[in-house]
Amino acid sequence: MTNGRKASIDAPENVTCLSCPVKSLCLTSGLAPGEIAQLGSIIQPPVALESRETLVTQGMPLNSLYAVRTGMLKQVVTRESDEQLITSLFLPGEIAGMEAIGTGVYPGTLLALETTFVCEIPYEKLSHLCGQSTGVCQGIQHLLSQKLHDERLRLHSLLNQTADARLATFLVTFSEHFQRRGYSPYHFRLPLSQSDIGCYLGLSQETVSRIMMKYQRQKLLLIRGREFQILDLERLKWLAESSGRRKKQ
Amino acid sequence: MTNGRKASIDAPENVTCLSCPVKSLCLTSGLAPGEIAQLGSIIQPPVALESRETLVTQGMPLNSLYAVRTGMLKQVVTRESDEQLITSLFLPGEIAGMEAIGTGVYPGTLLALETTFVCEIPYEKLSHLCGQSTGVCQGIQHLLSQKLHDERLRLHSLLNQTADARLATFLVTFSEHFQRRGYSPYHFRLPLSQSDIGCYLGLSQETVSRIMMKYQRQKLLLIRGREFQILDLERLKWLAESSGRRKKQ
DNA sequence: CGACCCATTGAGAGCATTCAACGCGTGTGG
DNA sequence: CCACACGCGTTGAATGCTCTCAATGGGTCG
Repeated sequence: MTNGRKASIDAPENVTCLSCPVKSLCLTSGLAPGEIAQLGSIIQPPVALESRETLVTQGMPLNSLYAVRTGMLKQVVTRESDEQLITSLFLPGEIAGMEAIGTGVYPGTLLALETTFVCEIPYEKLSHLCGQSTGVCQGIQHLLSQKLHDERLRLHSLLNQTADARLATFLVTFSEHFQRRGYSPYHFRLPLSQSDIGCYLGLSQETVSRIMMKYQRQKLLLIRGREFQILDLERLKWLAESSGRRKKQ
Repeated sequence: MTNGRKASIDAPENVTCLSCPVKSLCLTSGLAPGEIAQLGSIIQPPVALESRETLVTQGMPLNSLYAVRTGMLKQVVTRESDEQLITSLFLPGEIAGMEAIGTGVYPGTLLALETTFVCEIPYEKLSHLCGQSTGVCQGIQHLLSQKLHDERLRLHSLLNQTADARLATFLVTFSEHFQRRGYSPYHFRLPLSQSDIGCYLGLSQETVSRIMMKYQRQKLLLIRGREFQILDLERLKWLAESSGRRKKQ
């Protein structure tokens, strides 16, 4: 399961957590310098994944977590009944593989949606570090707890929103994520097919297409291939909020 | 925030984690006896909540987690827009309040659906214990990770299932939960109104009613008030699996 | 007895799905 | 070089599921 690739980017010794552009979103957030150094000593330097390359395979025993540095990962869970679920997407600064901690087995396959650099975090060592550094221990718990609650909210927004609102929410969320990472909130790349988006949002691919078209006709968006340009973020946010389906006034 | 009630059930000294009927599902699962004793020293004896009594209020700072001993809790998240979401239900052996770890604030209100006994776990002390016992630390991480993945799967099953399948899944899940807790999987009490169930499953109350009626007509179920009797669990499981809405063969 | 919550049931409307056809670009093999 | 398959996206038509609105009745609590 350990991918044997060692394609570290140039100047590996410069590439520490301290110089990482997305460190504020990662585990290191809020740690004392000493603790960051400890973490840095177990986190591997970034490794490149090509587009479509798989990082871990569903069912394999937990070996490492992976911090995304650039690019994007998706987690695909295949069910008995052959259905494919895209249960989550990982952007720079996020840590993939944490769903495996509970059972010790990766519950889904992680694969790169575009060229992606990830930092491997051997779980064994991280777990050991937990016993020494309360900061690290709490950092992991905070991340997990936060994700859990986010997921609960996401569930309900998806359940109660129309397809229009789901797409709008999806786009706004990405816009905000990119903004938080220092990129433009108005222009970004989503290396996902319409099928992927549909799968992630619980919609059919055709519906995704229709709504994307509609939004483009309404001058809210401009899509060329996988490049998304948001022309009217305010209105998109408004759509995300207000075109829900909620009853009871 | 700490509810001043001290209505411990009789013989408090007998009421330790060791004698707890649902300990195998709780944090204590898989810990060494010494670690259980440590945990036991910080976990408060069970306290009774009346039906509809609130345990913690949304927005208050995290103070304690709560292990459910008997009864049931629901977590209600109220959004800006006044909508009420039931984001989760807690059965005996489950630990409520963990969503608050990430932000330090309870993201929702916890309240009892029926008479419920909970064991308070002061988070401050638990967090301190984490630094001393790797078992406790890992136990929390495992629980959180497990819940996170469960929630991701739940999201997708809700998104891709018809209302019929959602209800069937809901009932089967509860049946299994009760079975795992030593109760009958065929006959149990769900202290939820149809509105609550609808809210939890993303359905309208009327739809819940119609499907419940249909299932009773088909002799799958028998409902009297809040008492549920499952007459054909196999077929219910089959419905949960197969009446999805999935495309692509 | 009236207020209120909860559940049942009917009718109509709307949204999203499925099925289907088509176009476009890419890569592959004849 | 061309034919073809294939993935991806667009678009139309029809079906059907679930929602909303509305009316009704039973139960409980004051």
